[in-house]
Amino acid sequence: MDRTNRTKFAILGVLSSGPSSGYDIKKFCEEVLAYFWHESYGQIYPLLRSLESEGLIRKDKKGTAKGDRRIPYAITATGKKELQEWLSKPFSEQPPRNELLLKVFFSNLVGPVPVIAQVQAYLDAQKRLQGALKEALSGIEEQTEYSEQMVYWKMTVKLGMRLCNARVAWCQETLQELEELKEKGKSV
Amino acid sequence: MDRTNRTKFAILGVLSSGPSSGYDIKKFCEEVLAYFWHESYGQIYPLLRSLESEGLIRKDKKGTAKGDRRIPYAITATGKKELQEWLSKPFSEQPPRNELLLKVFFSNLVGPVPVIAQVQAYLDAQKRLQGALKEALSGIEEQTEYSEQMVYWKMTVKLGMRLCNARVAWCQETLQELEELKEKGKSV
DNA sequence: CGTAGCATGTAAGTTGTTACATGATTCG
DNA sequence: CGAATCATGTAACAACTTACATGCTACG
Repeated sequence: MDRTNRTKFAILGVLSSGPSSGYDIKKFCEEVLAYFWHESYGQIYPLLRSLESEGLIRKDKKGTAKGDRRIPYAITATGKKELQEWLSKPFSEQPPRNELLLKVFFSNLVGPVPVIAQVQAYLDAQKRLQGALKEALSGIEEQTEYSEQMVYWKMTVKLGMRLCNARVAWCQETLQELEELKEKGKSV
Repeated sequence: MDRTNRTKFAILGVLSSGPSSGYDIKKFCEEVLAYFWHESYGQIYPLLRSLESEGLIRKDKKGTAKGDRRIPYAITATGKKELQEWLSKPFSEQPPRNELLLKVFFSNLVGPVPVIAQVQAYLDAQKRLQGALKEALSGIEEQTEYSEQMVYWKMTVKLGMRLCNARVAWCQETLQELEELKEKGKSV
């Protein structure tokens, strides 16, 4: 399955559009990539060190205003080359692990009531995500000047939206079915 | 995020509908749950041992025809109870890690050509999955006698299909856009 | 001044993959 | 018999989370 160091390339990718600190990389993940990527500090900080010692990134002194404790890193030419190589290689999917569906699958052991709550919670979360993605998309479209980066960003948002819409529709359909099951169970 | 031993409950879940060996559990994951769950032998076999020593499952001697080296395990009353408790607790999503989207996001560093190949490969895989899910659904619907288990199973297949359809549509849309980008790049 | 949040970092523990080993059986 | 496949299992490693530690600064 080849799960070699995807974090490494996530960091290189973020740095490819400008110097950034560990803290800011994390923020970028949470604010921009959240619907398809995630990193934790425990991954980021140790990797920044090893990427530096590999010569793929280096500390970037410029632009550190006093009172700012952040340590910005910049990508090196070698780092960029390695990132480009990775981008050109076929990707590998992570093995699926959908805990909600696992619970749905075995729900005949507890009946529809517990799972209703979970699908409802999932629906709420997906609706919030829907709103966030809509905002992200209009944010991108408001940009006046064209950049290729934005085109690719938009593509990722669009898959996010399609998946999100699919999940919302499924939740609504499924909640109805579950309610029917619940009623049927009562009358027996 | 609470990622406590999801494998444990996947195993208990499979055993809840009848005794099964490690090998068969793996097979069940690959043949039935594949579109939303995955386990490896390295997880299954050690866990079977520890679940047995916890008293949640036990070896089941019945039905072992000679020449069959499989070791079937059956769920115990305690095991079933713990499974039911888990099913009633809220689920937690695994942090997202979509490598394809990560590559798409940073593709301005290499241009559209490499990513076209990957989206195309993804499209092919999703189309195969679409076919498999369609078959699974009609397999379920062919069943003459009603069982609650089947209703829940069907629900999981339906989400699988919705997500799969969304991905296929996105791939087609995106491939077109990428081809346009490629042409534009040539003419510059 | 003291509390809250910023920013970096580390250690311990868990989870999961991969690759390999083993022996048994089936089948040409 | 020899090769392939079945079935169980383990060891080594890599990935990842979590909780904690630290010191600094902003701000009421």
